[in-house]
Amino acid sequence: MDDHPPQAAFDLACFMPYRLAVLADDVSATIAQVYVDRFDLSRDEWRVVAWLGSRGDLAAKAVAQSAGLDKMQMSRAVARLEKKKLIARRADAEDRRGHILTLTRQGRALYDKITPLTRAREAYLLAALTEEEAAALDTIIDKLRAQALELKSRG
Amino acid sequence: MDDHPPQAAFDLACFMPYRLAVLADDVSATIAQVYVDRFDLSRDEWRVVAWLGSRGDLAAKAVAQSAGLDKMQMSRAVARLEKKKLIARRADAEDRRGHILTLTRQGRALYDKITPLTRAREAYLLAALTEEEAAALDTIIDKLRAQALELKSRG
DNA sequence: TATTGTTATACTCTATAACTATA
DNA sequence: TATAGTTATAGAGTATAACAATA
Repeated sequence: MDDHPPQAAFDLACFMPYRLAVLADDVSATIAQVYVDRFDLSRDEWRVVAWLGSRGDLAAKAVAQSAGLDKMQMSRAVARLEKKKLIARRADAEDRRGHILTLTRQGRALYDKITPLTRAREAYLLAALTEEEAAALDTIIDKLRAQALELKSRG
Repeated sequence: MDDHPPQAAFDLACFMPYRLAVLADDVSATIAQVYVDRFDLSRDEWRVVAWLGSRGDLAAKAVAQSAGLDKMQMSRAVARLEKKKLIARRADAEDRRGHILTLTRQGRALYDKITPLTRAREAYLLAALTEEEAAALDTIIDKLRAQALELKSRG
């Protein structure tokens, strides 16, 4: 007979990494409703558009690093965005292996339509928190992320 | 000429949903290093083992709901875990459409090996925070998640 | 030799739906 | 009719590596 004792009382529902993953999924879904459902961009495509929109023309490699995309994800997002005529690329004069990416007029217009909507959603989400909690969240994210990167790199 | 003005100054690096997604990815990766790299379980498989380990024998449907898996993810995770002889299932006497899942001795042994390691990692991550911040994080997660679910359901 | 970027391939996930057996 | 679970299938995403062009 097995009476499966709850010996350690380990419970996913109270496990911070699990809670954080579930939260991030739900929060991301609210933002993805904007760029996926209304504007037909994938997450990777939206990240590329967002970085170009806020920072101006950038080398493909720089965008990939900022947006957390590997070179294949980047290559495919760029190909799709080019086909949709949302970005253009030109050779990088300083390193002819690379490309400089620019938003086209259409890409810029799309960025200008999307950002106010995502911002409004962020504001709505943050309205659930007190000012102190919102400020604490910023600090907490930075601290936890640094610790996670440190732990991850150690294996 | 385009001087791509940072008109709106929208910046992913300061966008809470993006910051949260990146954080959750990095935190999840530190936990996945344990169950994927060392014990060859997928995320879904690990969630099923974790719920059975902490709560004992459960109906497949109950596990799916708790673990946030849909019926197909659940069906596949169960099939893989059964093939690995980590869980067993028997007919549910009360509803013969369903199954009751149990950890095998091997499954229980695996659970007992994994949980202390994931707990230790969680503790290490939380050690980056003050006690107040750790407590605030719990509240913040609950509040933000409720708000996100509300927003998501409205579209 | 190393790096940027593309292509190929296989594998995994996801989403949808059809299907079964029970209820 | 509705539910638990399986199977089928197509599309998307992921990982690995081979490859071309440039450094």
